[in-house]
Amino acid sequence: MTEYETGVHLDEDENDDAGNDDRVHEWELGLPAADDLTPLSQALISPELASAFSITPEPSRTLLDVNRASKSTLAALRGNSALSQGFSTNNNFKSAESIRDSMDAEQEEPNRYDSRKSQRIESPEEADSAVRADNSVDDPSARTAKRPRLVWTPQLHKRFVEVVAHLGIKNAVPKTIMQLMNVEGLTRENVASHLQKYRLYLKRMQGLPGEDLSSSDQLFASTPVPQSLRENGAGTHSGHGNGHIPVPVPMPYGATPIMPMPVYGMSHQGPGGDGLGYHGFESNPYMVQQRDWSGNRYGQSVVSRTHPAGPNEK
DNA sequence: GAGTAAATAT
DNA sequence: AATATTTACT
Repeated sequence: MTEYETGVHLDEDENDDAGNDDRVHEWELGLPAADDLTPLSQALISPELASAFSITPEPSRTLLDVNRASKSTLAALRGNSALSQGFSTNNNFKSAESIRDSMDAEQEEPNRYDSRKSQRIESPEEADSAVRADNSVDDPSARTAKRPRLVWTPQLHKRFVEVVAHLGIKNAVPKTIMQLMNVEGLTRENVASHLQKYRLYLKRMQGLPGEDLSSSDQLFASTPVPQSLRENGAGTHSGHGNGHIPVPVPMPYGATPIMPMPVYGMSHQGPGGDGLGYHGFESNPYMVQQRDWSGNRYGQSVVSRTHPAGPNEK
């Protein structure tokens, strides 16, 4: 019958659909002029601002990067599972699902930590985009579908530790932790499992503090155990001294703006590859480069699935 | 349902 | 072997 819209036209090599040309053209008219766009070379925020908020600057992208990116995106959209994570460090391409904020991939040396004493008060920095193992494209309908394996990156773990430290070992229970971490896609089970391991680590650590860090958990070693966690037994975490931990605390009023960080990235695809690429992108091309600095509160992650029913939030 | 420990799974 | 998920139990 009639052709229906898929929402996205991948490209028009052979345009036998003459009727679509008009529409494409019409669509193009809606695009911003080149002059209206922020040049790639121009940073979105000033260096002062960046340093003030401990924002690690994005690596500068060249036009080449962009082309590569769009190429990969197109490939992904048409179901070519050819691409996967085997690339270099920076190609995190979000679909409409998590396009609002992009985190930077990091590839740093183990010793990147400041040698300064005192506690490092880090602002809400970017966390990571952990990569799961399967399903390059997840359809929103299948919420019950098994989630790919979560990988706890150092950043994610750090967030975890911060939250646990803030709560105190007493109140640090999976559900609360999950909520405070405010990580999109993170489930209570994920947290529970990790918490279990972490407790084991803590316990084992109190007995033999100075054990060789080689064989033991690299992950846990990456983030120092806050002192507030070392206390045994009960004990409300009495005052943090002056240590202000920049962790989203359930306080009603303004606090450190921390935004939810998505956990899932892209990945390879299973054998039964269905080339189901939906894109669902909106008309406003400007928003893609707009970071969500808005007052996102901690209550819920901004899951932008088709239906606002996130995995968490109860 | 939630928290935890133990058993599986990858 | 390590680490994440699932199951079992409270």
